[in-house]
Amino acid sequence: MTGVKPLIEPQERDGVIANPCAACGIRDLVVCGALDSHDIGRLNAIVRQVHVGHGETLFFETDPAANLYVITDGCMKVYKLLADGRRQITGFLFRSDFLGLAFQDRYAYSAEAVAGTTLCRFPKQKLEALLAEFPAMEERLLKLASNELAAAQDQMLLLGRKTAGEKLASFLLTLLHRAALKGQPHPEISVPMSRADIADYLGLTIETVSRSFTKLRKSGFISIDDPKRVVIDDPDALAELAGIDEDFSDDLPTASLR
Amino acid sequence: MTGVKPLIEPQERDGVIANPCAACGIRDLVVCGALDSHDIGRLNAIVRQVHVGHGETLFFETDPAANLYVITDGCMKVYKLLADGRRQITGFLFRSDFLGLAFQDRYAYSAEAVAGTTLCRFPKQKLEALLAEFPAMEERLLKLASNELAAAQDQMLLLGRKTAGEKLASFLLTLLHRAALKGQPHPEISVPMSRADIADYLGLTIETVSRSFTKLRKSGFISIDDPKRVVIDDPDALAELAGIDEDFSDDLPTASLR
DNA sequence: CGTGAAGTTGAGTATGCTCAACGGTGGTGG
DNA sequence: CCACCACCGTTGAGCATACTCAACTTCACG
Repeated sequence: MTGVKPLIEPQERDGVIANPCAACGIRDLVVCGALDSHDIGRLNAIVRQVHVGHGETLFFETDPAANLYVITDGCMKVYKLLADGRRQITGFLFRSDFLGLAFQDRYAYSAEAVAGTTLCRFPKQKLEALLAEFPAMEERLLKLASNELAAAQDQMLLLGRKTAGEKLASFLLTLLHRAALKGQPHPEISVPMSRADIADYLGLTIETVSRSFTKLRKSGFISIDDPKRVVIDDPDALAELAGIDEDFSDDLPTASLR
Repeated sequence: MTGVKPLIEPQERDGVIANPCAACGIRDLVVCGALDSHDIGRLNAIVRQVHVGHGETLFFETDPAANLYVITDGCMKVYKLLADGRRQITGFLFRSDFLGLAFQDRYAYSAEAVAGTTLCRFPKQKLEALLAEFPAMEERLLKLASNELAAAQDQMLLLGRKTAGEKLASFLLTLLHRAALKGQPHPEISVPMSRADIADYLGLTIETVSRSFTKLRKSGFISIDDPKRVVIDDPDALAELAGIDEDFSDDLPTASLR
């Protein structure tokens, strides 16, 4: 549906930076944090910064898995398709999330930008060489992957066993949780994805998502002016509805939204 | 629902073996394969073999994640529960599968034996020390985890977007695929889990699973005498129904059933 | 100011769920 | 040895949740 993407090249954006990785604001959050200030240059040598515009595709499910990415800003969705076009979004990814992990030779899913997104691109082969050299990075990656796995299991519980209302409540709480982790002001959350995307993420139709939003609103749990901004008025009621499975208490490095 | 399990101790079962890991038949398939015959003794020093009987629980979702397990024989199910008892089985695990990967301090799911199951138990702390010492093991684990992740995404597609018939067809094909990988005679597959387990795995009710079996049978795709043994008469038709998403062509080290 | 995309709402429908009954099988105990 | 019972799986009838189809509003963008 969406075409090829323009790749904006690395340093050229805001002038040449000597060692961008060293200055990276999210470095502690991801694989990069496993390297100290001395070794970080090695990573720096293989990264390129890329940009995908709203609605553009970073890679398709069938593409050779040539790169691993870390999001520095924006929002991506990853999804799988059935032959007749039915779509399941398996995750929304934000700043500091990684994507493209595939130790098969092809990606297991397609990746498309929900909003303009900037990513660090690591060539798979070169990164694997670095992983072999710096086991601390590999360990970090394993932990991240294991968090992803836990999040995937939460999502299976949601898809297989929750009602429409419970699904939407869980989704909003996860968004709230993630926003909180990143230090955003509480009550209002940004919902950058369309109702269609939410539907394909929750295993529902657009209409059911819309109706569920309305129901939550009429129950006084949330308020909506702009569909892309939702105010969480009653997080406790929402948690009750969601089934309280959202690990809403502890401050894990949740790989939540996938 | 199920109580505590009896742990049958290691070598005592068939006499003392000097170095069981070295002689292990599935060693190549799992993390253990990353160590050569010299280093395998290190693993051997921390393993214990445990056994869980049919219907017994190995660990619960809330337990501290003290161990990682590899199945040497049998079948386990792992599941998550909602407060009101609704259950989602997130995977069935067989010989050579691992479970208990959780780099949080608690398991993300409960694990119960579908049939009598024997496992190798690795204490998490000791294993992590070994992982640090032998990066090849960590690499192996990362690849396995990344395969799990791909399988989890397949399952999300199934749960969110497939119909009852498609779900069951996909499930049977995955069982067939796994049996084929382990060199079992083709047409008839073993289905050790109950209809209730299948329902909780596919996000359906028992009745719908049963009706879907009947429909597949009446369509001539499968034959059933014993509910625990299913003959796949028309794998192609089944694949067509399933959506042909099952990576049924290539011989990946599929971490399929979860 | 026209057009199209996105979201909401309504009416009717269908897929899968609930409730219920029944048959087969395996384990237990009289 | 066989009667009994519990469990599992199957089938039927009715129902509800979420889907389909459709109309309408709003808003962004020419």
